[in-house]
Amino acid sequence: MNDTHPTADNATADPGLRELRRQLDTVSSRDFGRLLGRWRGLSRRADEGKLAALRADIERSVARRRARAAAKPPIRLDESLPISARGEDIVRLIREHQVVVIAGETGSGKTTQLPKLCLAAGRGEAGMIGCTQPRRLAARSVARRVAEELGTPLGDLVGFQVRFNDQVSERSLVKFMTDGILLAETQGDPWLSAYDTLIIDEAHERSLNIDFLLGYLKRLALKRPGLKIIVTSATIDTARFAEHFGGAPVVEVEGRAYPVELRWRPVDARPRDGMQQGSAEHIAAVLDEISHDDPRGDVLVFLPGEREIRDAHQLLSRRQYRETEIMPLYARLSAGDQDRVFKPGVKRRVVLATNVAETSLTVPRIRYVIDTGTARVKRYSQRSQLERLHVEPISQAAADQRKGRCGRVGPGVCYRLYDEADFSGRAAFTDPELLRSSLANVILRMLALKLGEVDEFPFLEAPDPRVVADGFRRLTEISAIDDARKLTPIGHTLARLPIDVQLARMLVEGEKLQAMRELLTIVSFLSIQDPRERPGDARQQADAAHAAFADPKSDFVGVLNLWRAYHDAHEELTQSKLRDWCSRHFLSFMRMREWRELHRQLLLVVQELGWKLDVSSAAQNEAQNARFAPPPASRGRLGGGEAFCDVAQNQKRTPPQPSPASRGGSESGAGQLYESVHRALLAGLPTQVGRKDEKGAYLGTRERKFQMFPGSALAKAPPNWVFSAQILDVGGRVWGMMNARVEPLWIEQQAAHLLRTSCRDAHWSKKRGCVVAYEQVSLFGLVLVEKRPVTFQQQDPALAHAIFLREALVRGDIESRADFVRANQRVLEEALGIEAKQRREGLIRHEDDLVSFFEGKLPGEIASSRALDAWYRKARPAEQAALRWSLDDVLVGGAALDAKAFPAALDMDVRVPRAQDAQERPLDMDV
DNA sequence: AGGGTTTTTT
Repeated sequence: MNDTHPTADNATADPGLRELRRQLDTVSSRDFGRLLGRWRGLSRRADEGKLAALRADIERSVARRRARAAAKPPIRLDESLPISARGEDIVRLIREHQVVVIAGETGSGKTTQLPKLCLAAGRGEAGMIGCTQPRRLAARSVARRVAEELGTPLGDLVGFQVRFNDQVSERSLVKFMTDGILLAETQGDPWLSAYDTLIIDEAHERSLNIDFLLGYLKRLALKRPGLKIIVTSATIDTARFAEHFGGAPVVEVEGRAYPVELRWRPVDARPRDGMQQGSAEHIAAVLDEISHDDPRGDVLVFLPGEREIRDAHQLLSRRQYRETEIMPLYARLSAGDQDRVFKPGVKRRVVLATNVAETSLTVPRIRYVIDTGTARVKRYSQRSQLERLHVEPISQAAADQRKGRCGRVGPGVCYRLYDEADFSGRAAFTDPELLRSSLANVILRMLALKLGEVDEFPFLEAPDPRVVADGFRRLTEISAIDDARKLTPIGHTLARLPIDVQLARMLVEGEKLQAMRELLTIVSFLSIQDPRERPGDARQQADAAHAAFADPKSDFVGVLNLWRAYHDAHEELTQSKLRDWCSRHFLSFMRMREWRELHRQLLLVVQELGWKLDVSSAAQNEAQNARFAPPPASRGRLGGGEAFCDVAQNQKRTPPQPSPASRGGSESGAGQLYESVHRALLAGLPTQVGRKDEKGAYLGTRERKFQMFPGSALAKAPPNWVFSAQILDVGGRVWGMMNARVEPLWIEQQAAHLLRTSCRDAHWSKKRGCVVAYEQVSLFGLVLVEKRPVTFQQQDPALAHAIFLREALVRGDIESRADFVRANQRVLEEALGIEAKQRREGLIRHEDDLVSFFEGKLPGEIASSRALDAWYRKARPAEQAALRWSLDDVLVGGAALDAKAFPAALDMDVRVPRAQDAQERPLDMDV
């Protein structure tokens, strides 16, 4: 059975063609689409030669599929696992339905046995059985186990693929992978044609990847009737998955867990003054109770984070429980310390853990769970456009998952440090990640895959339209999409880079600014988990070790320093020496390797894109040797004075680009490189900037306030202007985590498309010979430039001309070669003399009248001395003469000879726009 | 003056 496209059954009269169409249903899924296309073409227009070729290709594909079927090993289920009892039902349901939901707790055996049941149901022949896992470690270890059970070497009939590691062969019937890999494959093969069956495991975790995949698969299922989909989940919320796929059957398989007794232990049940619910004291009190009943059973305590773990660790250690080890467990813990948890000794153990122990890691031998009922949860706040990391009460589902962690070796007891009413008031399920995240990445991927309107995509739960709009806005901010919300060339490039869009955007800019090498290093660092370790008993040593690489101006330069040192160590040292090197510098060996591998992966993509690392190999050598110089204190316009020459360029709203000076070599080369690197960073996160206020806090865009994170190398001497790669609200305090000193000019240049500019105080400048104004430039409320002189001509030519007439020509405040200007002033002086002699005020005409004298006598675009001179030189004598004042022109009637000639005109209020108007009315120019 | 949950990607 294979995919049959709805429009494919236009029956042809030709029996040969019809027979060939039937055969198409028995080809390999990978070839089906292409072969069907060729068949369609031939059924429209016959061609004997092509028909023969198609027949041959179809036969080859059918043969490949037969070979796969023949290679199937005998299938034996592990009868000790609960799922095996339901094997026949499951096989039948897979045969009869396109989508099946399997609900089973840990220990049910679903992950390892389901692929085998699929094989038994005839799957894996047309294409592979693809099994996804949320974590790389799980994908690999489950693959190993299933390969073993099927008696095949790993990578042969059973393979796996995770990032950096691909062990799948042509012969593979079953492929384990992370859900991220499957999602990534949609880009190269939208039909996912390598598979005839997909198993999405642990769907209840509802990660971004899983939610996106489930939406994608819902649509794909309609287009590929031959594709089978199995969704597995813990026994929670299975109805939602079944409903999502139009009423798929649900099979419930019991787990193999032991019963767990629940005991509620809120603070008020054990009155003690000042004891906070879930605090270290509270935990200690419950641990006392456990120890009293059973001093031997291992205990797993769930806490929200490292700090709480540290506090509890201190308090519990002081209490000196008999024959007991207290040990922390969290993701940032060094590999060695984590390993200790998995090798229990003779002593009783109390493991203080974060959420890692909820899903990612399984702590062995646990008999008791103490659940504080809280966790730190990351949420993207669309309103403040900020990531928040706050302690929140966990959902009922998460609490039950924690409870289950003590029922694996025998009956367990779970102590909840809250009461039942609290529990029943909680959310049933943890919010899916999709509803807690910025959607820029999801939307970019949807655009790249041409999935149509975001609000029509069949998500299990649709995201808030405001968050969708925010995602689009973020993509606009980095120029990934245009006004029509279509991908720009930049956007297409971002979609090809397997990292966060904003980080990918930095790479794109790094290429443009010729700082690819540095950006690859920084961006890959920002994509991995921080490799720096800070063990509780050696925090100062660790800080000192890390400080060796730090740069006082930029944490990113610090990253480059670290990379260089690590790179050298990697070249010179053996594997085990490198391990030593890492631990000496308090660096996680694994994560450093991850960094290197991601760097290499990005390097390959970048080479595919045809990007060059450097301008030339010469520049490359110099750049490598160049030390990073601090940004120059003042450059160009920032220095004032000669700055003015840049102004004209600024009018076009394209701030000056950096000089094309080579990046390497000289001192200025290093400064140039610093600038290029940080401007590239700004391009990815153009709004993550701030200016220091009097109190040392930073004022950022959108009225956002943040503080320099104390762990940043810049914390000792915070610069005036800062770029921060991550601004995080941690329990109400907002920190800029990784920072660098930048120039406001760089921000202006990289955020040119987001700026708001207003012009004020337009006036004539004799010195510069043109009309100027003061420009204020701001980025979402953050003023980047307070008061910068700019030529006013382009802003408002008519107003500039009017100001020119009044302030330059009428007042004579201009240096010009045009002789009429000085002549006019002499006339004016003469008139003033007459006024003085007659001792009468108001003999001289109102300035407005003098201005209107000039109106229409010279071209309206003239607003500078240069323009005036150029025109005047070529003007006809009559035109020149018309600009000269006589006493009549300057004096009120009666004072001059022919009073009758213009009586009334004198009193008329001829108004022209006046300079003050410009002062009163700033010109808003949205860009 | 002062410190962070977890996972994943062509």
